[in-house]
Amino acid sequence: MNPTIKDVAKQANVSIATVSRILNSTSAGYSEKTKERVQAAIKELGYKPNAVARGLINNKTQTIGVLFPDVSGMVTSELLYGIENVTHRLGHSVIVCNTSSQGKKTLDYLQLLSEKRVEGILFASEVLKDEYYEAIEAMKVPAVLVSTKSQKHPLPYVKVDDRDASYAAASYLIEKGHRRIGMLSGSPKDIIAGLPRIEGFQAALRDYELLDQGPSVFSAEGFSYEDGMEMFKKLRSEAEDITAVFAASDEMAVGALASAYKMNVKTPDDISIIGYDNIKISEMAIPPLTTVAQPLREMGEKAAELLFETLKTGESSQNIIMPHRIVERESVKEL
Amino acid sequence: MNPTIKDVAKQANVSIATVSRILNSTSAGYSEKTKERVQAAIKELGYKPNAVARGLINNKTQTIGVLFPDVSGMVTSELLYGIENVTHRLGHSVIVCNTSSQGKKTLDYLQLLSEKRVEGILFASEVLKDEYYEAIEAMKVPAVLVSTKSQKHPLPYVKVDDRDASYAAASYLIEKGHRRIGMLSGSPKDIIAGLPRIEGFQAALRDYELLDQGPSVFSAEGFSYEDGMEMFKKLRSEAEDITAVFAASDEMAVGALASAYKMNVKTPDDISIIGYDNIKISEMAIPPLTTVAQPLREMGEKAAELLFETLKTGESSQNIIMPHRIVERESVKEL
DNA sequence: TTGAAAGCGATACCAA
DNA sequence: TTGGTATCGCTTTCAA
Repeated sequence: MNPTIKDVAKQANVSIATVSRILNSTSAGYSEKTKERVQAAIKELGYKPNAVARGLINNKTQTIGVLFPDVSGMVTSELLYGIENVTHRLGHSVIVCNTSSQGKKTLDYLQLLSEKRVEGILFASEVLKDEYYEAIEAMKVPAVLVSTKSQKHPLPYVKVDDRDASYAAASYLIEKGHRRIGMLSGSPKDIIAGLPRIEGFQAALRDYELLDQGPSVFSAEGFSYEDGMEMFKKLRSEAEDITAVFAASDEMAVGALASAYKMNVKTPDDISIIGYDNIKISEMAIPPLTTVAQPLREMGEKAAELLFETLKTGESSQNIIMPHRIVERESVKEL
Repeated sequence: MNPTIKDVAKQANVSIATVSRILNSTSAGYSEKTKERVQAAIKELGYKPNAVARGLINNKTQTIGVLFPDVSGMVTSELLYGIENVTHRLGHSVIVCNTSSQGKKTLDYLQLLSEKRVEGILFASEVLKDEYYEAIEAMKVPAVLVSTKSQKHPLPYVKVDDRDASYAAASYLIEKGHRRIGMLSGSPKDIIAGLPRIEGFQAALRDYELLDQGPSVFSAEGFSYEDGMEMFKKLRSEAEDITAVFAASDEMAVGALASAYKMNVKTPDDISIIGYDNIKISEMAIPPLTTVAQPLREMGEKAAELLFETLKTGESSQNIIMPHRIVERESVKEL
């Protein structure tokens, strides 16, 4: 068994109360001499305070729970990096949960986290269903959304403005001289990352009076590489005159790149492509991908900071719109 | 405050002992009738058992700690996926730690995990220094290494045989008719992923009597995309007659691909490239990358299973060498 | 400056 | 089938 505070007390010939005071450097309450004696005992026994017991009495576990739809995703990893970073800096730990976008699993996790008495919840990259919100509410701990938001439920969120970012992507293409522009999008039924990006894209076309030149939005189910390949093929067969493409994720963009390569259409000479996210693969693509960057790590950090602030002050925080920016690489050509 | 077992007991007009029995479905000890009454009370109050209190008395926290050098790495994410998967299936949680390969941070984390009384440790993708081992030993919980190993310390590990896998990569190239083969490696000082891969590569060349045809191993500090680009350039300038390259990681291989593209040398027509890992980018590369696959998710799963087995049986487990296999895509040409 | 003791929310033993 | 109670390892009054 691990030594307990009792063992330390015995070893140092003091009461456990005194040991506790020294452990927590409670303002005074002991002499320098006993402090040294106790510390010697601690070292000698290799004593480590039991955080579980502390948690029970303080009602503080110093840990938060984070829910992701896919922990192996490239966007996820970057968010997690940022989250873990500030969480650790603030002396807390993070429990990761992989929901696989399944309602049951998500609810299970929430129940688990609740029993484990985590002090807060970070919910990432997915639609917040009513049941999730209710479960979180029932936990009576603060929660913040990352890379997602909820119209209906008043949880603070940290994200980029998808509509604005997409508008920027389309505008960028237009300003580079492109007039016939297509989009590879996620599902318009996806209210978080699907529809808003489509709307932003179309708003730009409208503002530049470039709508009505034929079909321009090609929607897949998701945002994967395969989705990108497939939709790009479709785009080429249904609207061959398109000179520039906005893909709603970098993975899709890379899929489009591959698809183009196979069809022997050159990027960016025959077709320009701009992505969305700025994950690692975008620099590694051939050619390196111009993309709308989300500051993913910072988003993770900010979300964690927000959560801890709420934890500390008790007052719930505001939403944060993080800045997007266009990272110019080599996949878009000026016309 | 959350309702406690006391509240439930009061509400159902029974003792807390009875509530506890029902919660844990302890064999009998209560009638069907009281059971229903208690469950009704639980539902009504929205009672959730406090895992912290349980942990204190059982000395079981149902959580493990996992240490990674970089949680945002692509290999890491896959390992984590596997780990999280079985950990959750077995009713436990995982606390992720990002050590940044720093000794101090690692030791800090170990101390933290120890105080939190995690039931086990998974240590991934990095050299196990003596101090780490000692800290883990002091925790008196089982630990297993993933994608790394230790000669010196008797911790079970789960990994691919790097030497064999590299031997296979080189052999594959040779059997495709290549005679002048180069390698882009990590540091030979890296005893885990550096040297063994170099040795496996050279062993294959030796067995096929292909050594002594000039310089063939180009070692970088790490395994990154940039390392791959740089070393490939060096390789081309110092050994232009090389027709096939083995890169010690997929990221390096993709860097080589990019570098080749820039130099206008075609893959696989002018030069063949084989990678190592089989992470997602290898399918997305242009051309899709032939590579030596490590079963990363399975490795994570296996490591977690091993850990929990040790936890259950108490007897420490054996090492597991996971099978590597060559995934043929389009970056290697038969000569 | 120090110690005794109550209590955090459960589990499990011993009686009834 | 039930309930009372000691206990897990710690923090925190309250007295001394």
